[in-house]
Amino acid sequence: MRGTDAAHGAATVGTRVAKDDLHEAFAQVGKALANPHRIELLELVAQGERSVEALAARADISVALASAHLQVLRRGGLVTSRRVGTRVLYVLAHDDAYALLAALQAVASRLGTTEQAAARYLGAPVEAVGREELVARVRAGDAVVVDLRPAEEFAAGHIAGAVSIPLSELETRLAELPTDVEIVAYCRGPYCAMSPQGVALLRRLGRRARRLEDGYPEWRLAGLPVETGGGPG
Amino acid sequence: MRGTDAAHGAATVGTRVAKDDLHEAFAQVGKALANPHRIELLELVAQGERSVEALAARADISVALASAHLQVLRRGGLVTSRRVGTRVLYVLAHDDAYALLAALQAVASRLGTTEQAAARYLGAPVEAVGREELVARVRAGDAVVVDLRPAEEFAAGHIAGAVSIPLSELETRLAELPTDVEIVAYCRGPYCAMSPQGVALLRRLGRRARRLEDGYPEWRLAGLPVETGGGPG
DNA sequence: CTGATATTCTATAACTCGTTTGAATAATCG
DNA sequence: CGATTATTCAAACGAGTTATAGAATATCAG
Repeated sequence: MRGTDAAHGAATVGTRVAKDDLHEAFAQVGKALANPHRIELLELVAQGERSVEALAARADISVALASAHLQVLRRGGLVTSRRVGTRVLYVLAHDDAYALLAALQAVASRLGTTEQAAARYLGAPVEAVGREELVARVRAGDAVVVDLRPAEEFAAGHIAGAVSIPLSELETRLAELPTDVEIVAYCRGPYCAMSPQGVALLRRLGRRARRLEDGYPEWRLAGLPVETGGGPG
Repeated sequence: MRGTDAAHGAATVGTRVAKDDLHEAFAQVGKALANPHRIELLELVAQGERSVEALAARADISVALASAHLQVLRRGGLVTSRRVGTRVLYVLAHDDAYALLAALQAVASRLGTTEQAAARYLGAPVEAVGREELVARVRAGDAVVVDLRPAEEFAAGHIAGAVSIPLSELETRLAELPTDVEIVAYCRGPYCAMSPQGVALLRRLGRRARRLEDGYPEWRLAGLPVETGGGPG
């Protein structure tokens, strides 16, 4: 039984019908999410506006390939770009795009394959601090917030009051952190390995440390105070 | 600059690193959303549990093709299946899967191509009734709710108190609807054409009619009262 | 205008996806 | 058990995607 759905209006045989165009349009956005490099690039642009070259370096792919993938994301309405002098900067197009990524990760997290990959990448689960709790504890002078992301991402925007110590410098710059309060570390999001790794390192070095649930994009989307500053690299 | 992100642990040259596996896992779910038939099938299983044959007929594709696409959706964790006698029934795996579809549609709706396709498929925008408003008006005896979806979808689950009149039978069964209260029509969701078409038809026939915002899945997810009954076809 | 830098485009090759067809498998009914 | 029905699998083809290298374009500094 094919091509007989009278209620939807006639003309089905071989014809491209409006309903198909609509599903095609939705699938077009789905296609933007159908490649691992694009997922990674999407997470990176969610940290702030960055050039193609900077994104390619972070995702460890060639500039040409990053450019191609970013254009697919742009066609899917997930990112926008603007030219500034000689470089083209990409950002997340709007908050719905991050909500979509989060929904994707929520569904994926139920799959065994994701769970295994996450466990292997993130290491043993570390106890997390909630956002509201963190606000209260910082206000009480009871905790200090550390941003473990690369310096350019901190510069593009970070949790108000946080101090920037990229994960790679954490051990050498340990002295900058107070010893009398708990350290709360955050990074890019729930599937970023920096904060679990940073917390593990801090504990090995004898400090009290926990990670923030989620990361910077979620904090910003929750409407909590952020500081945003210097231009992108 | 490639393969030099020291903070993420070494061993990058040619090796498949854990981070890639994680992004690959997310992209796997994205791939499930990257085909128009799969989007349509996802919307259909969101109406209730249905057999492969029934879904293939609704989506106007062959049974073999529907089976293949449903298995991609299952691998992506979006639907589940169970065998009942000679047939295999598919349903939405969990509410997060519908939330993902909704997030996808929200992003897509910002694209010009989607907007055009939606306008062409749904026709001129029709004023909608909110869910809470509808609950109040039905309680006050001020409105009657009509489910325009095919009878099997109504049977699988519907808004409590709604009457089933499939769009194709609306004109001939007009007498079943009261003339003294407003008619509120609903169907599968915000991108389903049945309720706008049904409302337009009712108005042409001299009735007071509006459509419900969204459709049955959204109503159910909002925790509002539903009735669920007979087995799937 | 020229040269340098950043990004995009083009061509190409390997690979994956979508679809159709017909065969294989599973469960039911006589 | 054999026939029937529903679903899945397998092969095969065309179409689309990914990745690479190198050419083309755009902007800026001189």
